[in-house]
Amino acid sequence: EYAYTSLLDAYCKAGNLTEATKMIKEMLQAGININIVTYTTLLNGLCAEGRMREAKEVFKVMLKAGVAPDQQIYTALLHGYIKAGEMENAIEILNEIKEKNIKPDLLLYGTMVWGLCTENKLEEAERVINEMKVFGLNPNHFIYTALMDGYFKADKVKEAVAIFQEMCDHGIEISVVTCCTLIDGLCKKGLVLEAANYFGRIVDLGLEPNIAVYTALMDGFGKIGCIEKAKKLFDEILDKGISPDNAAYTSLIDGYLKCGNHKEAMKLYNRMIEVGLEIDLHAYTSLIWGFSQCGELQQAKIWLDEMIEKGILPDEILCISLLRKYYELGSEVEAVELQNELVKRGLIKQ
RNA sequence: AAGGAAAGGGCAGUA
Repeated sequence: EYAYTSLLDAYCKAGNLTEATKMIKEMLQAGININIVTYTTLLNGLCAEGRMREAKEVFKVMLKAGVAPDQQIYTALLHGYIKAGEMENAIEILNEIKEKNIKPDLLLYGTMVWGLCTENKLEEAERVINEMKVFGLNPNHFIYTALMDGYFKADKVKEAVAIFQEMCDHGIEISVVTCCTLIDGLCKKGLVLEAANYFGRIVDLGLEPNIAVYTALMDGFGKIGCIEKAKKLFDEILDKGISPDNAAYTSLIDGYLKCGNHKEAMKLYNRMIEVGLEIDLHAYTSLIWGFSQCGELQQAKIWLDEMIEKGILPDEILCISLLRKYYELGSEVEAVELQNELVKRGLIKQ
């Protein structure tokens, strides 16, 4: 029974929900008890994929089976709703928790704080943190990091940095995610040199920067036009034997395209193909947007067709940007042709 | 060792 749930969890974490649901059926047929751990595992897997209707269905089935929900399954469900942006449902879950008199634990509080931060409700987040302190629960690095991220994204740099300082002063653990949040936050506000300074101090904390940390800083340099610095970081990633992922490649590609160097961007694209990365929506969008900005309309159009063929649909913003470039630089005939095509495919409105 | 929380990549027009 433990072994079944372990395997189920492995499938869910790998995003293989098809196998996971197959397993559940097997378990039922084999007469294996489905307990709250099994339900939570499956529900969490569905939430991770954004399949909230099905997640809620699992929850209802569990209630019908007479199993009482605990903090863990509520945390998973709440997190799923917040991630999916279904705030009304998230609030409903919170009310349900209150009605049932379930005392939130550290992770449930953490999810609440994170949700409020993603909604820019920082005062409320602070209030929740105070509440948990009253109940004798001390916020951990997950919670501080979520709060710091919230302050950065709300343009409150001073407050965000103060949170980091508070973490240091209070001996709260600093994780790689914390560092990434700090570095990304500073970069996004144009404080790239400060970010680079913190980056240099990561190893002093006994941490190894991962691909996300590198990408955050690399992106920062790219955005302020220091493409050589960005490239240097990229080479450092390779030297360390870390494999750059889609985000890392896309960030550097975007950096090159923003300074008009579509040749280097193309080299990176080729490299992505070579190492077997799937060009995803973000990558296509950066490439098409950047190449059209560089006046490379033919190549942009090739990628546009390619992504549509793969079933990766460009959003309206990208289509309109490309179209405008066609009208600006290309022939009128081609532009009209593209416009008709995009309308026909339902990618832009008439 | 059966389940739950934090971080990084693209943005036209319009106001």
